[in-house]
Amino acid sequence: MNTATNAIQATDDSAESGAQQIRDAIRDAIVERRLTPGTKLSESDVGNLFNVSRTLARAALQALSYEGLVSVEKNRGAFVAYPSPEEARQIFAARRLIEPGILREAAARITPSEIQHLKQLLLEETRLMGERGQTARRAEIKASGDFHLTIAAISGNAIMQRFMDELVARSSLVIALYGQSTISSCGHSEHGDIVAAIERNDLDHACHLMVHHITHIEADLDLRERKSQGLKEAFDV
Amino acid sequence: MNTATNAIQATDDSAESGAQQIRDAIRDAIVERRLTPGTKLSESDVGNLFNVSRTLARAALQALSYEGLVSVEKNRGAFVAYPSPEEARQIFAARRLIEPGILREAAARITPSEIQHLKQLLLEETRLMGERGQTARRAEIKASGDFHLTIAAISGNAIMQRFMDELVARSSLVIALYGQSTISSCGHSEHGDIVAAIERNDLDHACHLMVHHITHIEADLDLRERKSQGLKEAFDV
DNA sequence: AAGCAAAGGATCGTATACAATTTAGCCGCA
DNA sequence: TGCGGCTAAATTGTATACGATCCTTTGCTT
Repeated sequence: MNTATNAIQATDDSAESGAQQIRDAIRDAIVERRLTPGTKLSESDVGNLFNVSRTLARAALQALSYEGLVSVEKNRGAFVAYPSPEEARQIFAARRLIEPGILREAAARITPSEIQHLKQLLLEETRLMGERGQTARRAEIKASGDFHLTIAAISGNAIMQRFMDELVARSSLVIALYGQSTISSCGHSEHGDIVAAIERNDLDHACHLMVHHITHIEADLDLRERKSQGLKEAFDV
Repeated sequence: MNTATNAIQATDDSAESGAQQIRDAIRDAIVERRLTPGTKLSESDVGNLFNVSRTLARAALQALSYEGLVSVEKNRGAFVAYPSPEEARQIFAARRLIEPGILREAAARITPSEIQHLKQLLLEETRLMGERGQTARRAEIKASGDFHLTIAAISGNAIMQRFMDELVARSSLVIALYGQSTISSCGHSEHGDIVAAIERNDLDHACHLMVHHITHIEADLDLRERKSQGLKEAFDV
């Protein structure tokens, strides 16, 4: 029983059924970086942790592998995904590709109350940035992603929303691995600028800001190949 | 044991392992429209058909549900997905959103041999269009989708490629349900035009053509709500 | 001491078994 | 005849069991 298993156990009781519940709990743990890339998720451990059989644990891990959050290696087990630099680049390329389009659709059908909702999110982000401690950090990470997901939700396209779910979650993983500045919300104010542009109905500018925002996040990464997470290299000093 | 089970059994032996193989066989059957929307896929039947246990059959169906090709209803079973008109619209909206971007990336890094490959696909499409019979129709359907998937592959972004996999497969389902003209490749020549534009390095025009191509496919659909596949409406004449 | 081989343990892959839920058929009754 | 409830069959949800594979470690040999 490794120490990582203690990091899960999020919202235990809910209305969801079986494997889905476990999947969500583990995903939250990954997105909030309580589970770090490379961590082994053995089927037995996961099952014991949630008091279910290996069958359900396996189903949950399988589901997460479809989203690219865990990688299952045949006959070896499941691990929290460890995206390569190349994968990281593709994730952000994908986001630059689709987020402007989503933003356009969202802006075209946004309602005043939804704009209010977005502003609420911004306030929440700002508040969390002021606080200290791990809990606040995790909430901040999640809030930062929620901004993009909310826009996707407003766009009204469930399929694109699902794609964004995956991309945002995987981005969190990438930032955990390759991020340099202490916090992901380096460009937090950019979120506010985007909302402002939407409100002014300046779509072209909003899209422009969005692309730059994504590029800024990627620019904060140190996408150099890290071989075997500090083995001998750690002692070569 | 319903008649639909006879429609599956594609490539039986391959190097893939377990559930994945079954998943691919069923997906092919759905994409080639040997399995029609709404068909029930009971776990036992699928298991028997492929001579595996319900465990693997279930895993395959679960996987297909993540791709939106089958819908599993709790305690009721799995069915070939029956996309609503709204879903259909979202699928094509998504394609209009992402395919131009993919096309741009693909055109930027395409090699002469890849252009040759695309032309090969066009020839194959044309040949199949000339042939008669169900087998040729199915091959044509697949070839038509392969054109879009090949471009996604050339773009070099594995994530976008996976998204396209899903969208193309689900498009086939939508066309099977709502398509009017006998064949999906109504706008076959449009594929050729796109390749020509790529070859001339006229990206803007290529993207323009792509968007119109997708719109044409959607325009061929009759996206009116069909409540419970001809129930009372069928007798209201 | 180094290298290789075999044994052991741990973990995954798949099948089978049992419990829970739904669905369909049947009988009785108004 | 038509409706309501009950029983039984079929199907899914979950757990357990067994076989296969991989990794580690032990012990032997050179």
